[in-house]
Amino acid sequence: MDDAEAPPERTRRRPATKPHAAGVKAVAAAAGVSLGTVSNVLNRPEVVSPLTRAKVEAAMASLGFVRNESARQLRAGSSRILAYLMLDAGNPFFTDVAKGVEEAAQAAGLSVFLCTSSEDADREAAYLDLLEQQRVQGILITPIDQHSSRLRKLPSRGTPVVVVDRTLDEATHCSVAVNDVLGGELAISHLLELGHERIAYVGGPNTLGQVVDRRDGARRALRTAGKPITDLIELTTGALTVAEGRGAGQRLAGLPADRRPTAAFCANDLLALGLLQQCVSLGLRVPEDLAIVGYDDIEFAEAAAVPLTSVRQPRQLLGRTAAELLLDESSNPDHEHQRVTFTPELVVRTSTRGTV
Amino acid sequence: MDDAEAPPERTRRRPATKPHAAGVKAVAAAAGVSLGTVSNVLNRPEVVSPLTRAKVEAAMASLGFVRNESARQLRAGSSRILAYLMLDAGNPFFTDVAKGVEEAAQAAGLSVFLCTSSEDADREAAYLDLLEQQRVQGILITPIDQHSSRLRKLPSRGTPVVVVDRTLDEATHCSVAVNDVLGGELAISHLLELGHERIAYVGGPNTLGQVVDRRDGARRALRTAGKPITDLIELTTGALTVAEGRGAGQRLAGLPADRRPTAAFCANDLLALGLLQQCVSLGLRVPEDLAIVGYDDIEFAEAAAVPLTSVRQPRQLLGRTAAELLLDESSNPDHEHQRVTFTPELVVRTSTRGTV
DNA sequence: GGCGGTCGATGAAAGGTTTCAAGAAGGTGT
DNA sequence: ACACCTTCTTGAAACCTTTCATCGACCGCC
Repeated sequence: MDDAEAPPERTRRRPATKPHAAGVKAVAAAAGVSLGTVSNVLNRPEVVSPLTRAKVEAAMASLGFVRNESARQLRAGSSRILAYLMLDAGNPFFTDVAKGVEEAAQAAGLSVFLCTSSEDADREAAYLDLLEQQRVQGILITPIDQHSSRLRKLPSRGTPVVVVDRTLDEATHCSVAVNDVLGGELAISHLLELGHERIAYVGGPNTLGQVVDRRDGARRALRTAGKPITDLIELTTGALTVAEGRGAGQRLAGLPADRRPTAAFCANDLLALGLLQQCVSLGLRVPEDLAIVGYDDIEFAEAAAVPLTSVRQPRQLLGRTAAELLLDESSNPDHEHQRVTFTPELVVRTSTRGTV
Repeated sequence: MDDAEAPPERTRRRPATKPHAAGVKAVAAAAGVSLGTVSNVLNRPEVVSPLTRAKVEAAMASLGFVRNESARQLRAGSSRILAYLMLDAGNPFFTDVAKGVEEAAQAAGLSVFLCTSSEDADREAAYLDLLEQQRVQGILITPIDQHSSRLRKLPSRGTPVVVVDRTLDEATHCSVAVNDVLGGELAISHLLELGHERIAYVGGPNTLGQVVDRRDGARRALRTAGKPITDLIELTTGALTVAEGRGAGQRLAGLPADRRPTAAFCANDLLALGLLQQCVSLGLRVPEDLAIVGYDDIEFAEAAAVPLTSVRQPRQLLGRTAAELLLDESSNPDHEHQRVTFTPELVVRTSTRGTV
C-alpha cells in the first residue's frame, strides 16, 4: 500500500450555511488571540485586559461578527428568552398583559417573544412544542384548554410555565388570575339592582374557562337574589370578538320586544362593543332598551358609542406578576408554586346607568 | 514513569443543563438503533422501515424526548422561524398586520414570533440584534427609524428583512406599504370639500415616517386647493396612542372658539379616538364643532362614540404580502427586491358628515 | 535572588443534532 | 450459486460556542 496515493479528498459539505461569515475563530485569528479570549470578551469582559479587548472588539467590528445564539445556547444551556403565548393578539386586554410581561422581563434583562394561538388548540399545541424545543427560559400562557396534558408535562421536563388569567389547581405551575366568578357576580348584581329581570349572558366558546367562570358568577348573583338561574338567557358565541358580538346583537335584536332581555352581560368588551354597535344600528336604545355590561375595561370601552360599563381587571399588573413568578421559578432553587388571584372592579358608565 | 499511577480523574463539569434528560443518543440506545437512524426518523421518516420507526417512536415517547432546537439549528443551519417586529402591539392596526403575516407563514410551515419595540429605538435595536443572533429565517419590521444602519446591514449578513408599512429606497430590502401621502390627501380633500378652513393635523413624533407622510399629503391637498399650507395647524404628539389623543383634545378644546380648528385630521385612529373622547367630554359637539378624521380604520373606529371617518388600509393583506416577499427572498435564488404600494381608501362616517 | 501570588491568555473538550459515504442485509433473475 | 440491486442502517465528522484547568509572565517582598 502506498501512503502517498489517493489523498482523502474529503468532499466539501456545505451545510446550507448562510453568508454569516465570521465566527469566533475568525475573530480570534484577526485579532491575534485565542478562541477563549474572544469568548471572554463576549461573556466576561472584565477579565480581559483593555488592550486585548480593544483589539478583539476592533476585529469583531471589521469582520461584522454576529454571535451564533444557537451555539451559545447549546453549550451554555440557557436561553435569555421568555415567551408569552396569548389567546388573541387582537384583544387589547392581552396586549396590555403583554406590556406588563415585557416590563418585568426587561428589568431582568430578558427578551420576550409573543405568540398567538388565536383560540385554536392546534396552534397552541404547535407553539408549545416549538417553544419547548427552543428551550426558552419559560412560558407564560393564557391557555385554551388548561387541562391539556402538554401543559402539565412541560414543567417536569424543565420548562417552567405560568398560567395567566386562569387559576389552576395543578401543582405544576404558578398561576395569576383575576376572580372571574366574582366579576360575573358584580356585573349581574349591578343589573339586578337597576331592576332588570330578563338578562342575557353573551359569551363563548364554553371551552374557555373565562367564559364559564363569568357565567357561573352571573348565576350565583341570581341565586343570591333569590331568582332562578333559568332567568339567564344564554347566547353562545364562537369566539370573543367584535364580529361575534355583532352576530349576537343581530340575534338579540331580532327577538320580540316582550321576550327580549332588557340587559346583556358580555364575557368581554369586544363582544360588548360589537353587540352595542349592532343593536344601536338596528334602532335599540342603550341603555333604555338594552343595558350592556362588558368585561376587561379595555381602553376602547370608555370611548364607545355609549361608554361601556365594564368589569375592570389589573391587566398590566397581571402580566408583570406572572413574569416575576416565572423568573423566580427559574432562578430561585426553593421556589414554591403560587396561585395569585386579583380582585376585579365594576366600572359603571352610561351603557347601564343612562344619565350621568 | 508509571502509566498506572494517577488516573486522569477528569472532574465532571456540569454545564448547567436543565433536567431535559433524553437526547437522540438515549433514544437510540433505548430503541437499539444508531444515532443516525433516530435522526432519520425525525427528519426523513420515509427512509426508515416502519418497524424501526415504530420502535424509535416508542422510545421517544417513553423517554419524553424533546428535540433540542439549538443543536438542530446549529448543525442544519436553518431556522423555521420568522419574526415580526412591530411598533406597538396595543395598536389593532399592527395586530391585524400580524394576523396576515401568520396566515402566510403558516401556509409555508413556519412559525412567527412577535416582538414589539413600543416606539423605542433602543428596544428596536436590541431586538434586531437578538433576532440576528438567533439566525431567524427573516425579519419583518415596521421600523422607527428606517435609515438605521443596523437595518441596512442585516441583509448583507444573511438575514432577509422586509419593511412593512414604510417604503424604502434602499436596494437592500423589499418593502410593503400603503401610500400615506395619498391617504393624507384624501382626508384633507374631504374636509375641504365639506367647507372646513381651519384644520388641525394631530400626530407625532415626527421621526415616524407615517406621521410625516400623512402630514405631507395633507399639505399637498391644501396646495392643490390653492390654500397656504400654514392653514394646517399642527399639534404634535409624543406617540400614536389614545392617551396622547386625549392630551391633544385637551389642548384643542382649550383654544378660544374663533381660533379653534373646525376639523382635525389625526395620524391614526388611536389618536382620533382619544381626541374624540376628550372633546366630547369637554362639551364639543362632533362633527358640528369639530369634525374628526382618523387613519387606519381599525375595528373600533366604527364603534366609537361618534363613528369615525377614517382612511382605510388593507391591513391583513399588507402582512400577508410582506411575509410572502420574505419567503420568496429566502427560498428563491433569483429573488428581486420589490416595493409594493397599496392604495388607501377613505371611509366616511358620522364624525365628519354628521347625519347619515 | 528566590518565592508566592495575581492577572491574563490558552486550547482542548463538550454540548446535541444532522449529514453523508459506506456498509449490511435481503431480494431477484439467470 | 452468483452477481447485481435495492432498501435500511451505521458511525464519525462537523456545526460554533463556552468552559475550565493550566501555563506564562510579571510584580513585590523578604
